[in-house]
Amino acid sequence: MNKKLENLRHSLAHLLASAVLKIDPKAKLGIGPTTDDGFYYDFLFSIKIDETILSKLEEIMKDLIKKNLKFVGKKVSFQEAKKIFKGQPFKLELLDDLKKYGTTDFNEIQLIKAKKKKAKKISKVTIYQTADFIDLCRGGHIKNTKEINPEAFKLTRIAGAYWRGDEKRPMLTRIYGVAFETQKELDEYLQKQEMAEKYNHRVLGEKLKIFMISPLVGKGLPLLLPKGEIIKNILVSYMRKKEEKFGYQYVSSPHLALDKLYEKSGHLKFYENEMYKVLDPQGERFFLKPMNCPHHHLIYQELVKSYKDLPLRLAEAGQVYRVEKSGETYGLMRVRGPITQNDSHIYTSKDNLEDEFSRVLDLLFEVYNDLEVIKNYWFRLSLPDFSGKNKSKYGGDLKLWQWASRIIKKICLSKKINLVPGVGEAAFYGPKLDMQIKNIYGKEETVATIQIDILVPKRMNLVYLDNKNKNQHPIIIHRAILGSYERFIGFLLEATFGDLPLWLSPLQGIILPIKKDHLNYALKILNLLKSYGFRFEIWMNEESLSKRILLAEEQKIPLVLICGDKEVKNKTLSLRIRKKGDLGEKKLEDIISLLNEKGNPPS
RNA sequence: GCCGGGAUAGUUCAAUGGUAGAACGUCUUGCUCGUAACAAGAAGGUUGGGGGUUCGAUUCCCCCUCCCGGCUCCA
Repeated sequence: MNKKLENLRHSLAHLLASAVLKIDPKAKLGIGPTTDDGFYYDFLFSIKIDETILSKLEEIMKDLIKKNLKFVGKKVSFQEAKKIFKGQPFKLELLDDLKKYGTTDFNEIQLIKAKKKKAKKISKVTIYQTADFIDLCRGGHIKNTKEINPEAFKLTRIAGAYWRGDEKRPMLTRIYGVAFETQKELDEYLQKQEMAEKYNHRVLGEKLKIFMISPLVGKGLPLLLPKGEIIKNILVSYMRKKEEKFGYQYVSSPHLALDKLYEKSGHLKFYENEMYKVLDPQGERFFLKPMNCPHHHLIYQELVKSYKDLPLRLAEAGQVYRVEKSGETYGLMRVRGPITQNDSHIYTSKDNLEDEFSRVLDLLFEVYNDLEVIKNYWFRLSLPDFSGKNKSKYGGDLKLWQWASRIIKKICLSKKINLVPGVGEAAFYGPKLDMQIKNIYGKEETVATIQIDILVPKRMNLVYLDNKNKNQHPIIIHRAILGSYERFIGFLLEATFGDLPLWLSPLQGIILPIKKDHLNYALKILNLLKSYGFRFEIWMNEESLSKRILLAEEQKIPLVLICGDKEVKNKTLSLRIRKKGDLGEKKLEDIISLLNEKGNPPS
């Protein structure tokens, strides 16, 4: 975001707060930062509000803008500031933090508390005034409201948000707005949102009969319909073939395991409340497996004795279950289970880690190259935050962490991969490289992950004998190239607006006999195509040809093969390709060669 | 879980303090069709569930369930 736009959005946040105080003078103000597409401001209202307040606030903000108000910054002492913000408890809390720590940033404050960082001494704070409204603010504003185009912003929604993101603190009401420099940009943004409403994977999933969710099964527990299962199956076997080519061995592990396993692996300590318990009538306590790692580690112990057995690359389309709060499930993206992971654990010596990590990236690029439709991804280097509120999460010694992070950085440098750092995003056992994309709403999601584990081998006592007959712990790479298959279907649907590539289409095409007389010919074609393994159906119902074509369009079916008198006589088919339209009569061989080229999974 | 908004036919949506209507879909019948909607007819609703106010509630109020947008979390 450029500075000008940032200043514009930040200034709008001030105007929003100012407008809120005009409607509810007793409202308490939280903070009002900018976002990727606009801004928000958190309030504790003294009156009951609903969505109708948005248009009222917009009107007031527009009036303020038209008054050509100046944004005036000023430095004041803490004493003065406290007087100004009397009656605004959240602002006073921020002032206290500024005085004590020189910052309001939660993570930084934790650092200072842990004495990892020195507090900045500041004697004065900046405040910004616009007409009669004053806000505590480090700055970054336009000079005058006349720089704002009143038609290029919009208040979009009301939501709850905890003060400072802490669920133990009061919940404030957050008002979101979007803002741009021009009205055209705003219109484009709103249009994009409309598209997202229409083409998000839940809507497409229902329309194209990919999956369903039943309240009787439960929230976050989607059922794949026949078409969804076909897509999943294609992806699973495609990945298996690729992975076997890269030297992986597939295994299979049960959905339950005894509590002892997770005690030993260390997961129980951190994630007990995020695992489903299963109680055996005989008194044993199981958990539905929330990850495949410990199971694979046991297989390692069975198979590996010496350095000569390394690397061991175990893979599994393992199905896991994770506790999600009821309000947090989302279509196929965020589920309780089954999450069918494209999971693998690579056990390697320290010396070979770089090599193995690099091979995982080769596989990743090969796969996403084949997939074509998932573009615009970037990589995040997820590092620990040894000073933040979760610092106790990260185990092992610092030097190993640094060593592992260095290896990721080095490989990425050699492969010309740009890294965006993500401090505090690491796993408890090591740093990771995450591949990120934006979903259709523009929200960031992790689609693939490659993680280095420097901790669990020691904890689970995984060993091998090196060439000096000495016991060593291996390093583990945990990796998921497609993440979870179910979620990946969601990403695919959104990335393609439902028009999946031919090889991933559950129904690749339909055959339309014009009259009943042509059904026999259609059946012959169908059997032929099926013998090649392609997925076709005959649609011979009472509907007119145009109607059947319309239905095929609605279902986003890639190929339509039409046969009437002409085609039967010439032993041809009329081909219609989605988005290309009628291509006229084609020889059967041409259609089969088209399918051979694009209708099979890339190998 | 928390904050806000919702729930009307299978679907998308309309209407109303006096007991509900359209389109598409479904079914039946007729039509044998050449590249994005063949015609006619019929069925289909305890207006999410429960309670309250009222002569009367689908409409107003309360509780519950579920859905949506956020917050939080995501090994």
